[in-house]
Parts: sequence; structure tokens; C-alpha cells
Amino acid sequence: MLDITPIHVPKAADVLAGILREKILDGELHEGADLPNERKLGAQAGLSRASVREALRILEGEGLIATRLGRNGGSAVVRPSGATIERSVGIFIRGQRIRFEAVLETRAAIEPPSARFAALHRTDADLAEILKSHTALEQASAAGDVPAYVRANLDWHVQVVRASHNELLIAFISAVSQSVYLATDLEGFNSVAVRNAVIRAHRRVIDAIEARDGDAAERRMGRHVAAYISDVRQTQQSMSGATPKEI
Amino acid sequence: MLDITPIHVPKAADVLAGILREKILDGELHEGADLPNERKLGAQAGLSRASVREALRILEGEGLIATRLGRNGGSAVVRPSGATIERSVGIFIRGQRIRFEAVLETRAAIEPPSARFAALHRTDADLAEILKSHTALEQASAAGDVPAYVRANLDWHVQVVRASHNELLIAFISAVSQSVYLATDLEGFNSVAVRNAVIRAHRRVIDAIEARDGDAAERRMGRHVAAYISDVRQTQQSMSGATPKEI
DNA sequence: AACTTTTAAATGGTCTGACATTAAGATAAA
DNA sequence: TTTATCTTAATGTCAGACCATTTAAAAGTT
Repeated sequence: MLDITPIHVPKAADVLAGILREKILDGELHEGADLPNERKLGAQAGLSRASVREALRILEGEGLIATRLGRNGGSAVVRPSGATIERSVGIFIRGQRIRFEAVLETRAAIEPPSARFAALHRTDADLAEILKSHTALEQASAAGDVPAYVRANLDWHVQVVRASHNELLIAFISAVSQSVYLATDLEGFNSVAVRNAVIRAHRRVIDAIEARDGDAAERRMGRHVAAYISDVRQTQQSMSGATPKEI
Repeated sequence: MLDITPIHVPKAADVLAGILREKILDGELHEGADLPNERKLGAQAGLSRASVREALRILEGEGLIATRLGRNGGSAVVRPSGATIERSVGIFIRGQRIRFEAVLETRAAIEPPSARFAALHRTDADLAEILKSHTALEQASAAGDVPAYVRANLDWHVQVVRASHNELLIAFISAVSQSVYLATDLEGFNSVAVRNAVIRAHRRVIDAIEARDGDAAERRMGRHVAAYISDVRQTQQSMSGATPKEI
């Protein structure tokens, strides 16, 4: 008796997508390069247009190509952006019903070291962006515009990580912050007292980044996110019996 | 003159995918639920089978459904796993040509806090798994089997984070480690001296996790990954003029 | 010549219908 | 009861047509 493991029959579209993916990631198809149109691609590969389209749709989902309609349309190679990571992380969090605590924990883990890198690697332009976000945060808070405040808060955190010049950390923080943002529009949270405390904490982190003091930046950001978690926890408890936080 | 913003014409498949995605993420379609077959879905939505298939392919790419061939086949809802994140992160790193340094930096940022959580949240079963990975690492090192050693090393780090019981951190570390693993099969790296130092460092981290000492676990893991980075850097420099590390 | 309008071509988007392939169930044979 | 064969329900693939959109080229206008 032949003892062969069950063979996996790959689909035509997967094979084509794999070939094109490698060509793109290896740089053989550089950014901006146009792929042949669907009919030509099908003729070259010996596949139907349907299979070709399926392959292109896979690559599009992976953020490797973008397809335009009309004359001079077609598929062109694009640089995969952090948006793809954000999408998959968002789906993961919602789909797996990740505890909100775990999301906050993750952010608390990543942000302090990111603040350190920001302090070490920042440019003056980075600092200016952070200060701009900070001003927006102060104004939104003073105006009592909570939605704008929450958005500015999210933006500030992303700007800080952006100053680290570590693209991977930026993508992670953006992805996680998105979910935190969607979930912290809690009633009762974001009181005036909390908002003022946040602004003071941000100010201290900014000072450390400005002084290029990595240790202080990491320490202060660590305290800030820890306080944030404890605030959220407290608000949730005070809303006794409130619906458990679904993200 | 009418001043209307350019309208966005969504594709049929995107709309259907969006509807199904929400149903899945909202729990209306629970895990394991079978979707209608492609023809029925098309009839219900008033779309052709081609468009339905495109929508299903999108959801499959997002890790929300799995499609099986044959009788009793069809698409069923699945829990999105970390694999989707790993894939998008891998593509991001390769596609954006992220510096290897940045990848290591990211790992160095995430792992120490993860080790802390592992120390705080671990079960005895978690500890047993970590120890098993440690034993495998020792044996592979003693046998001089470098590929097996590298694999066991990767596995150990993942096991530690797994003990944190934070699914998001697990997914991030898995994704990043994958890339680190692919890139650290360097010639000359992983010498006997380096391997022994790694084993000793792991041992110290394990002791802290066993003692549920979060501070120590974080500190020791931090030292370990920092040493790892400096080792990699040194090896790269000693291989003067070697090809710049493409991941 | 410069500008505007019209036309036509190129390309992706969608539909229809057919056949191929796969895997589970149903049936028949040993 | 076990094994082999047939049937069937589903996806996978193909071929061809037509629609919708965009833009380049052609034609027309000032």
C-alpha cells in the first residue's frame, strides 16, 4: 500500500497570485509598475479571465496592487501600507472577541518603548507635529468637544510613535489605537478632570522627547498609559452592571 | 453649477462582502455556521455567481470564512486567527523593505512587557510548555543542529508570550518572530558561544516566570533581547561588505 | 493656434451558461 | 459486513458576451 500524504491541490488563482506576489516582493515588479491587462495576463498564464481576476483580487486584498477602471486602467503595483495591518488587526480583535483589557495591555506594552525611540530618533519636524496634536487636544478639551478630544488624543499617540521612525511600531500602534478609540467613547469617561490629567501627562512626555531623554520618555509614557488603564477600569466599575465592553 | 463631490461607486462584491462581514463580526453568523451555497447566495442578493465568488474570496482573505470543495462543501464561518496578522505583517515588512534593525527593535519593545505578563498570568501548563521548548533548544544546540536550534529559539519566545494569555501580543510576536527567524539564519551567527549565552539567558527568564516575578521577567528579557540585537549587529559588521540584510 | 466637444478605444465590472473536479452519500455487489 | 460503484451536491474553471467607465484621439469651433 502506498503511504502518501493527502496532496494539496492549489487553486489556479492561488498559484498565479503566488507567482505575482513573489515578483512584487522581490522587486522584479517595482512600485508603480503596470501589470498586463486581465485578458493578456490570462493568455500568458493559460488561465481564464475569471481565474486571473481572482488572483488579482487576492493581491489587492494583500495591499500589493491597486486596480483602476477605464481606459489606461488596470492593475499597478503599490507599496503595502500599514492599512492592511490595521484591517487584519481590527478583524482579529472583533472576531476573536479580544478582551478590551488585552487591547489596552498591548498598547501599554508597546507605547513606552516607542516613546523612548521617539525621544532618540525624533527630528524637529516630528516634534512640531506632536506639538500641533497637543494644541488640538487642548483646544478640543477646553471647548468641551469630547469627540474631537478623543480623536486628537488618538492622533497625539500616533504622532509620538511616528517620531520613532519605526514603521512597524507605527503600524502596530495605529492598528491598536483604532480599536481603543472605537471603544473609549464611554459615557462618563473623559471627564474634565481626566482630560486635564491627560494633558499634563502628555506635556511631560513631550518635554522628555524634546530633550531627547529616552529614559524619561519611556518612564513617563509608561505612567501615563498605566493611569489610563486604571481610569478606564474605574469608569467601567462605576457603571455597575453596564454591558460588558464589546469592541 | 452643481457642486457635488465625486461619488464612489462600490463594486457589487465589496458590498456583499461588507454585509456578510458585519453579520459575522456581530455574531449573527456564529462560528461554524454554513453560508448558503454560491448559487443561492447569488439568487438572494440578486448577483451573479461570479460576484458572489469574489465576495467570498475577499472574506476568505480576511480569514473570516473557509471554503471546502465537494459535496457538503461550501463556505463556513471561522474564527479569524493570528495567521492573518502574520501574513499582513510579513508582507508589510518585505514590501516596505523595513530595516531589519526596526524589526528587532519592535521585538525588543514588545517582548519584555510580554514576559512580565507571562510571569503574572502563567499557568502550570504554560510553564511546562516553556520548559519543553527550552529542553528542545538545549538538545538542538548540543547536537549542533543549527536550523533546529533556530526553530526552537523562535518557539521558545512564542511560548513565553503565549503564557501572557494576551492574544494580541501573541499574534504580534508570532508575526515579528517569523521575520526575525527568516533573517537570522546568518552564517557565522549562532556560534557555540552565542548559543550557550542564549540558553543561560532563557534559563534566567524562565526562573522569573516560574517565581511569578514580573519585574525580574521583564528586566531579564529586556537584557536578553538587547544582547541579541548587539550580537546580530556585531556579526553583521564582522561580515564586512556582506550583502545588506534583505528580509 | 487654442480651446471645446464629440467620438472611439481600452479596460475593468458583470452576467450567463456550461463543463470539470471533488468529496460525501446512496446503492449494489462480494 | 465490507467493498466497490454510482449518484449527487457543491466548488473550480472556462468561454464568451455585454455593460460601465475612463481617457486618448479626432473632430469641430472660436
